[in-house]
Amino acid sequence: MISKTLVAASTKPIILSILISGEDYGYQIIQRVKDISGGTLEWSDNMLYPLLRRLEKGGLLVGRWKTSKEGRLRRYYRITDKGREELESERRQWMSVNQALSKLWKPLPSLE
Amino acid sequence: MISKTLVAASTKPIILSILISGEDYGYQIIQRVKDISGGTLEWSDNMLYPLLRRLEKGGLLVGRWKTSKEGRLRRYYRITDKGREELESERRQWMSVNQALSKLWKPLPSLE
DNA sequence: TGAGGTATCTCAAACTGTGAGGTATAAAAT
DNA sequence: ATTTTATACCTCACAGTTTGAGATACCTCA
Repeated sequence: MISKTLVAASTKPIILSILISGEDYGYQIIQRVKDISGGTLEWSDNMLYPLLRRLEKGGLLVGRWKTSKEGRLRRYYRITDKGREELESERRQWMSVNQALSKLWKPLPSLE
Repeated sequence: MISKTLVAASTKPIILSILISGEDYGYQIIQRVKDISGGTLEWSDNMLYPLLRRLEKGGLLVGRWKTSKEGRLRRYYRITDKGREELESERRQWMSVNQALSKLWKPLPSLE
């Protein structure tokens, strides 16, 4: 179980990173995150859908309704240039904090 | 400048990690964080003081008023056993998310 | 017919940093 | 002597975000 604040901090960079590889839709993104994390990160849909809308509204993503071959209507998102810039910024920030934490954790005994 | 959500996610583990080294007080913690991060992380006091109180209320820290040699009254905090356990948990969570992000940021398909 | 997976959405409640403001002491600069 | 800067703590309204609950609808398999 990942804490609320850590989820809030990591959703945006993770979504943008996933969409770098290409267009994707909400439900599938949840699956990908679960796969990539080995099951550790389990996102809720009620967190993700409003977030995708917010990112779209902010110009980081663009979404479009598309019916798949199976006949399902889905909302596919792709990343914009602005989204790419934001990802770079998010990445820089994350690495800054991670570096600080790494320094603090270096003298601590490692986990089994 | 670090985003609000990332600040929210990292404050608790950073504070607990700093207090592993020994007792400390709010104002000094802000300085230490700035030093450790090379100036990248600049915490505001209006964020930290209520947080320290919350952590104390949650049993992760204990605080006590003490007058220093210079005659200044300060509130010193030390970590509890419960705080140590929480730090371990926070650390595990952070590393999970960091690993997921690392995968997304440094894809090495040939090694997977 | 029923169960489970797919796929999206909305809403109030709870939590937390930001920006603004306040109080007080002591050293350094003007 | 006065002002600024640094130290050291506190509170408040505001905005943003996940959570938990609930809703809708379609498809597949038994």
